[in-house]
Amino acid sequence: MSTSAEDGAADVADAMADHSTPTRLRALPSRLLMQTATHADRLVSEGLAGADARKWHYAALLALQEFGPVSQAELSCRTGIYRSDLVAVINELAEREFVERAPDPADRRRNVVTITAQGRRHLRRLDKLIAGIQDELLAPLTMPERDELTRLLTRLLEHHAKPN
Amino acid sequence: MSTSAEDGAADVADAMADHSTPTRLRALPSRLLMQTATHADRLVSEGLAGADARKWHYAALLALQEFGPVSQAELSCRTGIYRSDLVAVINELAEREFVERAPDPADRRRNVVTITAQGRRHLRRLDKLIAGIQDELLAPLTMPERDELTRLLTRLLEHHAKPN
DNA sequence: CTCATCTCAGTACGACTGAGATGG
DNA sequence: CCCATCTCAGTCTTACTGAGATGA
Repeated sequence: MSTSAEDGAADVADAMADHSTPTRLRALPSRLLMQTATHADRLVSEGLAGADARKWHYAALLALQEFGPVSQAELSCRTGIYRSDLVAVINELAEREFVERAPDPADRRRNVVTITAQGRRHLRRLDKLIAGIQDELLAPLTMPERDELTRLLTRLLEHHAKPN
Repeated sequence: MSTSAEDGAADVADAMADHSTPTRLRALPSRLLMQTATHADRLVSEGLAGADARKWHYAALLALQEFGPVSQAELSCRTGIYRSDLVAVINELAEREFVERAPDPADRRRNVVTITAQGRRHLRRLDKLIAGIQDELLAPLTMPERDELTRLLTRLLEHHAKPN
């Protein structure tokens, strides 16, 4: 609002051809989070699209690899993929033979989903891809800064996950 | 994956009855970003809903206050509200008499949008509300940590905004 | 060129169905 | 054996979002 403050702002504007978003808006943590998250998500989606995959594929395969065969309901819990949407994800993965879906003999309501050898190979590809994307995303940060960011975000998440 | 690191992880898992999301998934920056952002956005939306407002209202009013009367196209740039959506936002704000929309006498294709005195009052209310919400969002972080988070996110954003 | 509307794809989420399980 | 109730997988619907196409 005041004169000398605006001189500084003008320098910045000149320097980076700033499209002059209101200052208070730009510094708003919730907005910063949403914008960077949107960007990150785009990077991930586009990167995975190149490998004919989607981020849910990665999440599901990772969970299957880590926990072994599980029912769809459990997969849903572990990955955070909504129950309804998980169906399509498993379909897509099964189509490509990255997982197998078989009725559980012990409880015939259940489908047991198992990762295949091909699925493991695919997961390894995706792992590398994802790592590269994270690296691109975090490019402007030093390693300790990346860790710090991860730590802070984790803290936020844990804080807001519990009170439910 | 190594032993001593997992001891720490197990403590956490015990402590919070963790629903065991795959480790690699949970530590993924892009995922952390998306999850915290989603949460933050929910907090903001719900908070503003209580004041019969939406986040775009806040962004628009803030920009109008900071830059004075502007055309809708310019507002769209400054706030990041998509052109198509801005129409509805201005409608809603005009309805409540927080802004006025008048044809620009100098260029009659243009609408000049101006914030009203009521709009300014409303903005002050929203400012307080938003500040409270940011505080709730960042509750688990100390002040320096909040600044650090803001700084890191801003760096990420600036890095990815320019190369386009 | 600006504003406004319509449309469309993608996502998240909830409601509901039908098969199967479980316990009295 | 019957019945009420629960769970699981799957389909479909609704709401919201970001974005393009088009019209005034």
